[in-house]
Amino acid sequence: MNIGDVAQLSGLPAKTIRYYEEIGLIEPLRAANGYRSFRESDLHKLAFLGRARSLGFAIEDCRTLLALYRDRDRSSADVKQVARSHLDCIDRKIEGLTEMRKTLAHLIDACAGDDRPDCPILADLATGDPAHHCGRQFG
Amino acid sequence: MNIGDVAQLSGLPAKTIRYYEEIGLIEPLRAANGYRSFRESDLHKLAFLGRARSLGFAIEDCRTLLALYRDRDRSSADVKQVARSHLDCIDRKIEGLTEMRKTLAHLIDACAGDDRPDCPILADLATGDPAHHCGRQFG
DNA sequence: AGATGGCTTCCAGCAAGTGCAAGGTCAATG
DNA sequence: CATTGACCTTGCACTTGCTGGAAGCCATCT
Repeated sequence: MNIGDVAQLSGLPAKTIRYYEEIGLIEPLRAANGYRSFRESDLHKLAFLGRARSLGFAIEDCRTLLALYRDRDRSSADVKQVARSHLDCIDRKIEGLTEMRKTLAHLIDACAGDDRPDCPILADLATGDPAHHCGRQFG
Repeated sequence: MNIGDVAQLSGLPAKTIRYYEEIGLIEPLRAANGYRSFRESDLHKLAFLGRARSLGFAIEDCRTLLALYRDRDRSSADVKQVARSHLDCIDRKIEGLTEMRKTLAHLIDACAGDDRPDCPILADLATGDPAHHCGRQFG
């Protein structure tokens, strides 16, 4: 299979596949003309990578997961550890974003959004008014 | 004020402040010895930037917001627009992360995490089993 | 033979900084 | 006066995970 074929089958852009080879995640063979020649196993790895990436695993995690996958003597605890630590990472991100979202939504709510210049959003950014840190908006 | 002072006062690393100058967000004066010389207004801008960044605004949004802040003829609608579009962006991120979190949590839950090699996490990554897309885990 | 289209390589760049190294300045001390 | 140490300067490389483009080879169709 050429790169275009595996790109289509795996759903990954050809560029990404070349990049994955460059960083050693896959090692496709080469045909006489210099083209990469992908085996079923390469395609399988790429699909694995695509799914791991879509779950947000970092490339280095993907490398670890691939290694665990190929290791018949792995313990599922090792896999679970990787996944759990990634889950923690996701939770921290969600928490941070939710905090931002809350503050921002308050500010947007308080902004008239008309043609006058007065704007609580800018006022907050300028003064660091911590009003959004407590519950009451009209105290 | 030297860069160390504004770094301390604004809470931003000196490196970041230099970077902000490099990309034209601030324009501190220079002392005879070549040191950056920050005015109150520079410090104010840096604090503004720090708060905008902490709300997750992209640098280019920060530039826009600073410009709006300095423009006494702005309309708050313009500010609100920037904020709302950023809020949308945050919401999309939260949604994506929450989706990931859900799938990952299911997989982690299903994984024994012992010293045996059998692992639903790897199985899912390998086969793309869409079991986590429906509600039942044991059907 | 020429025109696509696919493949190859390498180089550059994105966001938003961070880290390091080599060197200039300043204030205080021996 | 020399030196130490803290602070400042610049520039370059590196980060993550690709993505885009240029220049050129290869394969196929007409």
